Amino acid sequence: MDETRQRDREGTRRRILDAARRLFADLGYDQVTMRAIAAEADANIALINRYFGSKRELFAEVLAMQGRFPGVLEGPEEELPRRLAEYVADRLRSDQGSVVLAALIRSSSSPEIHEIIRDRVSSAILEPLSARLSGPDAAFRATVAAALVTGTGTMRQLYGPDAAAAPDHEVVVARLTAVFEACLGM
Amino acid sequence: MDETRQRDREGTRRRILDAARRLFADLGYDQVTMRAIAAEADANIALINRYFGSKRELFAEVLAMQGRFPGVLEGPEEELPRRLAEYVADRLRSDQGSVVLAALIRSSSSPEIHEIIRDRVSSAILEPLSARLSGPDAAFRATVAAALVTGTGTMRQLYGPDAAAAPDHEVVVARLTAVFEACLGM
DNA sequence: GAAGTTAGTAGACGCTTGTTTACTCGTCAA
DNA sequence: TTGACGAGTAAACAAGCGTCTACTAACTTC
Repeated sequence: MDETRQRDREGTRRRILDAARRLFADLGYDQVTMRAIAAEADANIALINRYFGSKRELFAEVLAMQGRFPGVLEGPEEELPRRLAEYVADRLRSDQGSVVLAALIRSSSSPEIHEIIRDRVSSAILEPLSARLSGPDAAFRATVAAALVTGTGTMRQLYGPDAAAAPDHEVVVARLTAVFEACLGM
Repeated sequence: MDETRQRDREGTRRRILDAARRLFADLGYDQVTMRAIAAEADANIALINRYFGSKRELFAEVLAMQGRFPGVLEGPEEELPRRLAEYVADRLRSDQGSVVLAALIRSSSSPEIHEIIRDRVSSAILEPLSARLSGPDAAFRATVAAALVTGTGTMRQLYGPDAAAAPDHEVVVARLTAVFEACLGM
């Protein structure tokens, strides 16, 4: 009756990492238990700490696994507001965006990972974004734009996909583009 | 050695409520323990549930205690962006703003109080704000503005009072005013 | 002054958490 | 075939959580 489990260190490690990425993004750091990760990965709970050391270190590795702010930051500066607006508008409907952002929004109140999240937000969002901006106060303008991104995520988390009940997708994008222009423009 | 504790039902109730308000605003719902509230209020832990029923109901009463979005929403519509900008700019430096907002930002990932927070954000922020807006899509525009407010709170929580390292207070207010105008304007 | 009400207290309850230990057993080199 | 290595497992660990019960003692009422 009991299945013969295959021995696959790298495979198991990857299953745990994937399960943790999904759960952390969906629920936030301290709503996710080690047992939930183990169940989602179909692995024994003791293997998590064997391969990653601790829950905290697993979370750090999940964040480190993710790339930079996906694609949005490439391209000329004058198109940045539009791309950010489309990114946010898409995120408002389907919740399948950056894990860094999702984890940030849902985990920023857990003090034990505060430093991990802060460093990751800096290196993945704020620094590349402000590096793309010309003019004075680039860091501040990038922070305001980042606040808008995280804030829409929070509202989306509170109210679900229909958070901002706007009739038309294009209206949403146009409005958000104007807002990001006000954030980022000189 | 043991002090004779005076019997003061209403006073004790108020001490617990005040302590809970401070701690929830500072740390968020599930970082605050019943024992921490009892210690901060200098009261016995069993009295919390005697007077409020449960931690969840205490949190709800803390939110209900708070008034509406403080003062910002009064006055003519065309001055709204400026007042919101000044409110946010002040909040970015000293963290003594609305408890509703602070608790929201730090507690929105706790599913057991999700509904409480959502209802409170609707009645205290979104509804009065969108009621002040003329033109189409008032609810959506109010949501975007609310996202900016909560997002700056999140960034502030991550990076502390020096989150947005802007040289001048007036620069910050001017920038935020423009952003809120883009959010709220027709 | 006696009796009753009730604010306040101490401590335990059951449960969940992250973490660790002791063990089983599949795999592969000698 | 035998031995060692190590992936995988089950169970327990201590600590912390929200909640609840049994009790003490201060106040009110008659």
